[in-house]
Amino acid sequence: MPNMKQIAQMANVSLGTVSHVLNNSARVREPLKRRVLEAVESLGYQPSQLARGLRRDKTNMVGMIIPDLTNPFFPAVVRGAEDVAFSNGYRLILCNTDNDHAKELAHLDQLRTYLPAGLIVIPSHFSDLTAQAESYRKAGAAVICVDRLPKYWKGDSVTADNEAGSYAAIRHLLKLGHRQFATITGPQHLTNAQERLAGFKRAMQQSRVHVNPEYIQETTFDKQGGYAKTLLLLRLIPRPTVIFAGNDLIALGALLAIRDSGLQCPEDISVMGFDDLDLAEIIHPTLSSVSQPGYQLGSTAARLLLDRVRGDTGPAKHIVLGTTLKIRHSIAPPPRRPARRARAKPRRTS
Amino acid sequence: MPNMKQIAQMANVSLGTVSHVLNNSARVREPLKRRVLEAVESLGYQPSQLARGLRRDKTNMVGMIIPDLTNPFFPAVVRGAEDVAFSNGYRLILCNTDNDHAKELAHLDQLRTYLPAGLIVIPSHFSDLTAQAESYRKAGAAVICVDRLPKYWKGDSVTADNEAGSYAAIRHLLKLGHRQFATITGPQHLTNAQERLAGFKRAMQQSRVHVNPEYIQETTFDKQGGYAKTLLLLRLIPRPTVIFAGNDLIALGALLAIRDSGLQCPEDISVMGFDDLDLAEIIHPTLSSVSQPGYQLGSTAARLLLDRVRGDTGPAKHIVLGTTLKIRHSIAPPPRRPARRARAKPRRTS
DNA sequence: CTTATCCCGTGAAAGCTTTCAATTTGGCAC
DNA sequence: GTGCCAAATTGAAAGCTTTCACGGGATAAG
Repeated sequence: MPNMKQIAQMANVSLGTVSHVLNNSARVREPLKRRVLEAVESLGYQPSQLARGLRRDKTNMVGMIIPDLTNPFFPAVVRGAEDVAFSNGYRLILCNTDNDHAKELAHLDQLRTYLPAGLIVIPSHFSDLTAQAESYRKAGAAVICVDRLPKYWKGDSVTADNEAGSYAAIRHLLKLGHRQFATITGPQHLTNAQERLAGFKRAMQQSRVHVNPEYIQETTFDKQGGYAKTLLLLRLIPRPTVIFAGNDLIALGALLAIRDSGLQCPEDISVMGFDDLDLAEIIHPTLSSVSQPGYQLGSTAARLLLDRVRGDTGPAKHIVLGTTLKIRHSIAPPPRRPARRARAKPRRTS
Repeated sequence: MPNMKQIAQMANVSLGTVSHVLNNSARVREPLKRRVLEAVESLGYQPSQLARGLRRDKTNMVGMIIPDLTNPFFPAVVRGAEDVAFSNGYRLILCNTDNDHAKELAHLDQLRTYLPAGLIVIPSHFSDLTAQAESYRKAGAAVICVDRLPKYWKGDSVTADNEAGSYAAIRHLLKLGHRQFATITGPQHLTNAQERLAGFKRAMQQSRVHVNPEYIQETTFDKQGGYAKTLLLLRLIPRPTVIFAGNDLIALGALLAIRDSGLQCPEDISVMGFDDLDLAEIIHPTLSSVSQPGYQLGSTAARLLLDRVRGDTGPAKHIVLGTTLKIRHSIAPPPRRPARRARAKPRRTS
């Protein structure tokens, strides 16, 4: 691979001049500039990102730390970030934490030695990035949190308006006539799960609908959790006429549990999800859900990061993106009369 | 951030010794070694990956080039690669090509300046990596192709046994009594789509079942393609009793088209997919599919790459991973009597 | 014509590590 | 005590770029 020295020789200029031409870091007279550019062209020269990074104390790499790529919500976020990064000459280093705080720390620790321009992080469970983020910031690297925030997080963030999304969803259900609400929330140490529950509660209070604590269940953000908690909720008397799930995976589990209990969705009970994953349109019945802009979450975070890299040193920004309510077949008005009973012994989901 | 010089001073040894201790590149007597390690510990020193890469002419980064992360098959592959890479101290740089050959070339071109240890590539449409791969190999970087291969690809590869997977699936359908077969293949310039069709044809020939050309349709690997081609196939006389889809997204489109045509799957017509995505268990009816080990595809590729990096210079390896047939509710024996007609005017899918 | 100014361009240092040749150390045999 | 060999350690160069201080030439002002 050709290097700057060869370009300099070929163009008959000094190393410094080549650098200046390439980076526009100083005025260079036209003829010299042309000679340099021609040499670059003819040798197919590309500057070594390593040497440049070493010298500048900063590369054009961005660390992207997420819980688990195979969780269907995250690929869109990563994709959004990658698109913006790439079109600005930056590259993404992808790291999965499996929601394991220790693994997250390991990534954070090791990524530093690559001198990334910044980090885009979807925090793990019980994440505490404050100290690490501070050290990155000192090194001139931006840290942006996405989707959910660590406790006490004061830095830049890009999230969806979870509270408002929930609120809108519940309002819609109220309008349909529902009064017996249940919700299965995600882990309450995650801010997005908290906010979704907060929106639910606000709508309830505003409408003066009382919800007993046992109608509010907490679980992990997955199908299994949704399935188990739904079985539990279906046994309550009076049975809820609608289940608001903390995300679509929980909703999926709820649908399976409802089916396995011999009940019908939406005739006997409605289900509302959150995220609007692809699966929402695929399952039967199609799932109503609060649509969250995954791709924009990622692309916005990348843009914010680039702003920081380019020198924006303003106070921490908290960008909140809107959600949309997608109404599909999993919701209907509540059943008129005391509905049929669930089968006593649900068979297990496959 | 501390550097080697500071370690050397603190431990009262030379730079070279520190390096030797850290890399085990020469015998160092115990007391010195201990002093170095202590200094490293107390200062929290981590070697600069940039400087190391610059000097060694090779980093521990691996470029991972895929068509599109939001296609549900790919995240598992990436995850497999990342896990193996990470646990060996390597990091993944993720690049999406959108199946655009030009974008692929751009990535290939630019990634080189990071001196990656190697590349794991799921080639784009009409990819031709030969020249680029050669140049990477010259620079000591391995290039592994995954899932599908560019034309004339002679280098390392990790693929699923698409041919055998198809063959097994068709054999199963034959045993159920099907004789009127149709298939909707992926783009025939992609080797995986070719192989799946080849397995289909081999099973047909072996059983002396003739398939008219109009029962073999080609389309893109997505829902829309599957939907459109299925509508077409459903109008043929005699109507096929089973559709073998080139992948699960095509199968999904097929199921929608069947439903929209007023037919029942599997009573009127069976559907078999390929990939065994999550959606196969979610949709109604649950989709029978040839299960392909996405995660293993990625992890195996990463392992092969690491072998190469560590000096394995043997001839090109072609690793082929087995598939499993997953039987679910979308297939049944063919209907006994001339089945009911499809509705003339299917309504559009949502 | 001289001096001050400004614009361009240059050369060298710095950034951090690895590696190779060279030097020092230690041990052993005589 | 001397000599020699192997082993351990060192110092410096190299890898490629950016950046900074400086010098040369031209232009404008006096």
